[in-house]
Amino acid sequence: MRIERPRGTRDFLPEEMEKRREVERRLRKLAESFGYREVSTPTFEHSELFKRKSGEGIVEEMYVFEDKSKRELALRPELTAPIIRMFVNECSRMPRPLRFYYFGNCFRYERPQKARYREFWQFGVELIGSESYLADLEVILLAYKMLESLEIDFELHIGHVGLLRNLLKPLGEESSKAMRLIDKKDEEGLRKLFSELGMRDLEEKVLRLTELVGGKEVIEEAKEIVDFDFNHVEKLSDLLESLGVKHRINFGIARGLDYYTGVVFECYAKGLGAQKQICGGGSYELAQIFGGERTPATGFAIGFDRVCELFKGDSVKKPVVVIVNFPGLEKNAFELAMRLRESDITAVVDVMGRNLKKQLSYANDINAEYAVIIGESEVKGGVFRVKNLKTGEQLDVEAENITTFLSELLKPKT
RNA sequence: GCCCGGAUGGGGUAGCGGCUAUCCUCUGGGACUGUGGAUCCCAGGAGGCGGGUUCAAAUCCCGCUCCGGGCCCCA
Repeated sequence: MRIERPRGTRDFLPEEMEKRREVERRLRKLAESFGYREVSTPTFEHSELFKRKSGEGIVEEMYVFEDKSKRELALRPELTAPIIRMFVNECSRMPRPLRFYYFGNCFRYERPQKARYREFWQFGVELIGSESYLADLEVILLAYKMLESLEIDFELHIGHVGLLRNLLKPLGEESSKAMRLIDKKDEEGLRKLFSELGMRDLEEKVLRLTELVGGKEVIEEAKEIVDFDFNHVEKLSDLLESLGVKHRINFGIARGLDYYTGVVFECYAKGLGAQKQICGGGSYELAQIFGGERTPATGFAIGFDRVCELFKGDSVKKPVVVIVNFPGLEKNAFELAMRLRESDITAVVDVMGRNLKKQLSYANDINAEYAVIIGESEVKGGVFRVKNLKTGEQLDVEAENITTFLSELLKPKT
């Protein structure tokens, strides 16, 4: 019996890997242009770290295991908690604000389906230390620019969990249950909950509020429903608009995790079926949960795999030069290859002991641009024969000029 | 955890109780001892696993595993 790949995991072949690297490159470039610096945390943590902050939802689907010393560990289901843990443990004295970005794999034991896997990648940022609307602005702007740079067709929705929390205050203990129902858009469940609690008047308000989706006028409507300071959201929305960031106000966004405190946002894309959410984030307070000082932060995570599926651009493939390798002249072939590689040319030498015909055939199969033939006559004459595999043309080039010659030919056309 | 649909060489398939399991592609070699993509020849390679029914199972039945899609949840 062959050993299969575990369920919900994937192998990435070169073609796909090149595309993923291209997406990664673009995201990194943008994060760094905003002054964010990469951080990395362990693949597994004490399961306590995730249990403490995120309620049953995520905990049920965690990969938890015991190590040989009976420590209870978990493969990370997300990256925000580890990063805030790292911040509390070793960065709390660094100058504020801190700008971190990360790219890493996460694990959740869920039923796999389109654009959902048990091992998946998140690319995200955390801006730690500011609770200004400007922090929300920066982070949302960055998320927007990232998705834009991948030429993805998406919609940005911005909400605020504060006003829902305010409204739900009378529910006391039950309010987080209500938040979850709102997040699920479970109207029936909500009605049931409210009638059980005998709060029909509140029910109407909540339902009206969560249905508010649209432009700025939505804020005015919300003001009539709930007593709340909308200044933060208004300033944020205005500034985003003036910077050309198209968005909709959506007070129905509740987000599954209950550590969010203020502005929350999500991005939805077309073409992924049920998994249309490609980015989610907002402002939160986690530091004190992990034993640090109360510190506001805001961040988001992009569903890297989902975004890769939507990315239609091409990765830039490096051209390949094949060095034809003859028996007895292996030294010459490998020497030439080394010279080309030093000049940043990808050079491939036959290692199958094949004849010339087969080597050219292979060169064709791997889509090489050029073949360099150095046989006995070439070595004697100090001239290498360069064959263009696309056109079939051949040229004899002086051995010492070969690197510059090929570099010139392979220069990317701009 | 629930619902639907699947699983035949590396990839794509045909057969749907009975010959040595079909065809395409692929991989390696050769025709062709130094010039690729074409052609021809040779070689390689398969019914997910376990059980049942039957004289006989890839084919029918059951269970499991895995894959795809949906619910839930999320990225």
